Amino acid sequence: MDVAHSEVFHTGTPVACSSCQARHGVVCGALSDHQLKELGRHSLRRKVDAGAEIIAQGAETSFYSNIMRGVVKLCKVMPDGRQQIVGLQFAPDFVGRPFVRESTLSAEAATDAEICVFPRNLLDRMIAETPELQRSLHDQALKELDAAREWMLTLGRRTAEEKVASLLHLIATHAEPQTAISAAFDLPLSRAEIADFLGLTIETVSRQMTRLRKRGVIVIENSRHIVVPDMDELEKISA
Amino acid sequence: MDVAHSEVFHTGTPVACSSCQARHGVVCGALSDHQLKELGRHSLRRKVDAGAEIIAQGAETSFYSNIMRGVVKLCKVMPDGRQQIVGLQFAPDFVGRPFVRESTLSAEAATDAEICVFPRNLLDRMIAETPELQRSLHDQALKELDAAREWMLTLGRRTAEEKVASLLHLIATHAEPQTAISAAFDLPLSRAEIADFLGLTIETVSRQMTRLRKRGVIVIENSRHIVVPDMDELEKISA
DNA sequence: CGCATTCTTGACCATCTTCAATTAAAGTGG
DNA sequence: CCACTTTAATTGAAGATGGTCAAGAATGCG
Repeated sequence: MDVAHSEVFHTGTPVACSSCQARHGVVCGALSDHQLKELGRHSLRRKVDAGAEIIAQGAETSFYSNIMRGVVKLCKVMPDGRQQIVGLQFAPDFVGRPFVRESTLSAEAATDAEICVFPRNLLDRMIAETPELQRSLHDQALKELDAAREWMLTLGRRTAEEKVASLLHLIATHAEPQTAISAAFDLPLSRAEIADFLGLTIETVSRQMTRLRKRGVIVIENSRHIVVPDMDELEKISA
Repeated sequence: MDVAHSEVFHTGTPVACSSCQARHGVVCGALSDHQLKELGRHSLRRKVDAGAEIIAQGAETSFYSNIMRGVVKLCKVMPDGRQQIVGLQFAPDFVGRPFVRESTLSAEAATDAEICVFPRNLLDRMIAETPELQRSLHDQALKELDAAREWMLTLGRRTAEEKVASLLHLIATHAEPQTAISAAFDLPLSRAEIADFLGLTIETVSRQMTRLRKRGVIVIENSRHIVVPDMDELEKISA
């Protein structure tokens, strides 16, 4: 057991799968009762404070996790410090990159979060033994690929205003999955993180937020809590 | 057999797998002799002119293909016409989006190309029956995901000069895989396509190319043929 | 050879960034 | 609980990067 691995495992608590939110998620939903029990024996729940790193860019991946609660951001940083968030993951998503020793990005808790951590070796073995699980993870990978490409369109071709509106729309639809006319939600990201997701600066994000507020598209109850009276309007602005 | 499907199949020629470039590629490399023969019976080789669409955004996906020769670009377009290239694929890559009826992007030949086309139903069945194949496609999906996220960093956080240098570097390393000091290659993309890949305009791409030329980083033999005397220099500029 | 398309170049302009100052919010310790 | 510090967010002014518009050069094709 290597350092990063044991570090994680010593700070968690035993796992109870039966009442788990991710019981029917990407990983656990594809396992037999027997496998679930085995995975459970080697897994631990762990609380992660907002901002804490789950896996570092360039680090060896000795474990995978399921998100139980909270939001996780996937980041890439350049040697000179420029940073780009390349994905957001929500419960009960799987976090990890199978088939590769070294992580090409870092995963960080954006909000306080809870994750269920399990050793890489064990899951890799189960993937090899369980076509159902392989298929399930393949499916999540393809969905993430679709999302990444959708975001490439946002990064490359949308204006600052459209970018901010797109992000608010993305988060709103994740927070309130029911297709309501209006939405109210907490932003899981700071202005700086939003900027890193949109390829903008903090100042531009802030200015676009106040522009949307002045136009009546959003209400900023406080910097983290947003109300969208008319989701269609927001979607129209995202283009 | 639906329209798009038959359209494709009527314009191809029978397949000979034994001497095929993709014989050990993502799809065919994972098949048994028996399966390969069956897939071969239902596949056809097809020539695709540069610019021709292989699959349209929003269209029903009734077939998949392997790239035998040439470069394929994956595009997303917005209702107002803004366009973003979200991926490049080279031989012997697999083109298609398993598990989903409708394509969220279009695939277009960037250069004259040759593809090997096979019906979706058949490959879907083989995927379900062949863990090896599932694994192989899963692996390609994860590699494309890595590439997409790497490109998100380029789109979001690099300057125009760095973007152009990054693209030249990407294409150079694909054209001349041996890690040489210098490289010479044909661009598979027009200036307009480069702009759509980098989230820039044609003019900015052109200006950055001449800047790189004046600095001696590249030699533009003609607008499509580029020589890079010092790849390290180019990589340094891509940041 | 002539027309059409692609690429390059220039001048001007808009958007977004940078730098700087101010306000608001969130911790901290007495 | 409240001053005090620290951090996050907003706002303003000036500047730079990249976009737009327009003209000209190069290339390719019938």
